[in-house]
Amino acid sequence: MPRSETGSRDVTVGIKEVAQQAGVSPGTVSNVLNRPERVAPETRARVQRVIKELGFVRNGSASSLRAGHGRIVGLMLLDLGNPFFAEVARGVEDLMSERDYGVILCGSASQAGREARNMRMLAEQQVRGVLVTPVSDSRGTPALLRERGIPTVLLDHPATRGDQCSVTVDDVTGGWLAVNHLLERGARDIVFLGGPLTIRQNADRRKGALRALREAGAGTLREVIVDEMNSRAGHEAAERLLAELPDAVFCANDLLAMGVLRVFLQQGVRVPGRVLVVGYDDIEYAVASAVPLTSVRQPPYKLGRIAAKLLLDECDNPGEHAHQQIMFQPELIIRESTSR
Amino acid sequence: MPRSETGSRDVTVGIKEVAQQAGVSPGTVSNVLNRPERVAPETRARVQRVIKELGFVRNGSASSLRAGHGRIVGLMLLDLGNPFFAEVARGVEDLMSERDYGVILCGSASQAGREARNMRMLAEQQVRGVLVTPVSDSRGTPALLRERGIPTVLLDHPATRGDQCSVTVDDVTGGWLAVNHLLERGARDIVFLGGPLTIRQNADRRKGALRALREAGAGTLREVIVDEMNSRAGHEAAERLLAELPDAVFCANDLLAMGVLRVFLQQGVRVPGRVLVVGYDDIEYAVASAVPLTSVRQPPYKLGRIAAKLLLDECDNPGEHAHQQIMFQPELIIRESTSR
DNA sequence: GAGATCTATTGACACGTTTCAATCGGACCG
DNA sequence: CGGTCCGATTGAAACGTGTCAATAGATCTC
Repeated sequence: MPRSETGSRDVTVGIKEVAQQAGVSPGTVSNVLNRPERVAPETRARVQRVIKELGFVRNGSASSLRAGHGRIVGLMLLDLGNPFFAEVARGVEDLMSERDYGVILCGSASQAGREARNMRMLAEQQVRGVLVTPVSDSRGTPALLRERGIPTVLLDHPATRGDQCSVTVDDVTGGWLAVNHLLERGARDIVFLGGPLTIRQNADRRKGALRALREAGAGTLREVIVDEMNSRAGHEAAERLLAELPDAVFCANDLLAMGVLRVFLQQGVRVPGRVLVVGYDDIEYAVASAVPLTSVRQPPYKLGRIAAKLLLDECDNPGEHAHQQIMFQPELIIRESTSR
Repeated sequence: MPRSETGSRDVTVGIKEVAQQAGVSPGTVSNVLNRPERVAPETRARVQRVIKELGFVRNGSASSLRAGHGRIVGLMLLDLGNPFFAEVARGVEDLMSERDYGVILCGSASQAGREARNMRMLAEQQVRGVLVTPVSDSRGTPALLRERGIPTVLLDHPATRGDQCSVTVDDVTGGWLAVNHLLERGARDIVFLGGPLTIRQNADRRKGALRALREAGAGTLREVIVDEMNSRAGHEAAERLLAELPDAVFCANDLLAMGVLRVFLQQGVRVPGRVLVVGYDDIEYAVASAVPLTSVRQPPYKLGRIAAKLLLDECDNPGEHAHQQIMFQPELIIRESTSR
């Protein structure tokens, strides 16, 4: 076993050892770590050198116990398996990493129970703030944290009142874009395939779809609601659709669409020849799928990154921080699955 | 604003308030939380009722300061954007959530610098243990944590010495399966497209490929090494390949393969007619791609879940825990991209 | 040159929990 | 009935850091 160059560095080296070695008081070491500008340059340099020599690592538990919060934020998403949310997570993680924050990642799997459990866990961890895509409503579990004074930013969910930040994409418009496009392509019997309408994203996309139909004064919307929003669910739903094929299917996300696509192609249902298919999210794989998928594009990485920025702004300037509700506009990416 | 049923519950309710309200000492409350079996059933029930009434949430910072560690583990992966690792993360997260642990997720983006920074952050957070897919070598940064007595399990990377657990998939065999299959299909001029060989997964898959060639006594391996392992990199590599098309391309992951596939199809290079393509990981989208992709399947969710289990076992029974090196065997999934 | 002002540093206390030796009360044994 | 043992509970110390009022030293002002 290699011996450390500093001799027998034992179990823990704390702020006190550093202070002693550098010939200053513990308070000064703490200042070097937290408010370096208040320490004379030479002292600062000396302390930092000792820190490096001794391999000192600050005890985050003690720090956040005393300070009331640490350099950790919580990130709670609906579904870690969905590339859309994976990209959101990447955006958050990148920014937090730059600012030297850690991220506790939780998946709620769209279940209120898991959401509540994880929120409680985050509260226990004294996280500095939380980014959350709520399962149903921002007045539910997320409110629990806000009561405790933990800043919260809603991700992909609008803030109903102006007392918190949110970053969203306009899902009503997204639904409208998709169905309007299908109508233009001549589809009339349209299926909306989505998850539970208690999840806002689904409800809004459906609302946009209905609006498009109303404005056009044509077409009908059949609704197929599934429990989960992965390709397996799309698979199963598509099998039920085979009995009575629609002109088009508008899927509330790309995973569903890819499941649908697969069944249709296997069963010899031509896409786009017989049925048009539109997805949502425009995940990286939509373009590469068997029939390149028309999809409503959202900017997930940017979503995560901006939400993270808002959260840290609220944490760092609690006084002057002005809550913002940011809404991006989605974009329809037209590919082969809806070509004439 | 709704008033709490317990009156004006202020900022923080600590273990002391609970103790007072329940007519016991703080020590007993702590025992209810940590060793309930040592507390008389009636006392326990009373304390738990008060905890619920007061909405008490344990302060994890104080807890882990005193106890030396908290209920958090670190998870460090190469690339959060890769569905393979996303599935690994899901496996870890699910198990940890069941055992009431939190997970701090970090991505190293295959950069040693980011790995080191994040490892330091995890050490600061006093994590209970760490699951890590090291960028290059387990003797690098991960060793830093082990010196501090933090249990570490290697994910998708074998433990060289028997002093820690690891969970891996046999990548040499995986490479062999892929290339052997290509040889059987008649390919001779084969390209290996992968990331830096300093990353073990790439090195092993290449080694397996070479072994297959040697055993067959036929065929040659051209190597194309790219910096990142996403579909963009595959895209760029494929464009360079157009100048001198091989018989087959063995890609070190599916993202690369999908990038390659896209360029080939756009440029009119028939797959599998002119070039065979094999991927690696068998991500969910491989089956749905334009030409369904032959790929080497790994069990990512199981990988994550088992690694998590091993880590907690080491944490909970530090004495009797026996380090294990678990290796799964990969499986070749044959699809259209290599059909005759 | 004496007081005022300012900067750099100090030192002790507090954060909320866990832990452990000490204590208490009751049951059991001879 | 006295002594012993055992389980349940207690109370205070300690974990390592951040904070802040106090201090020391240096510079400036009149």
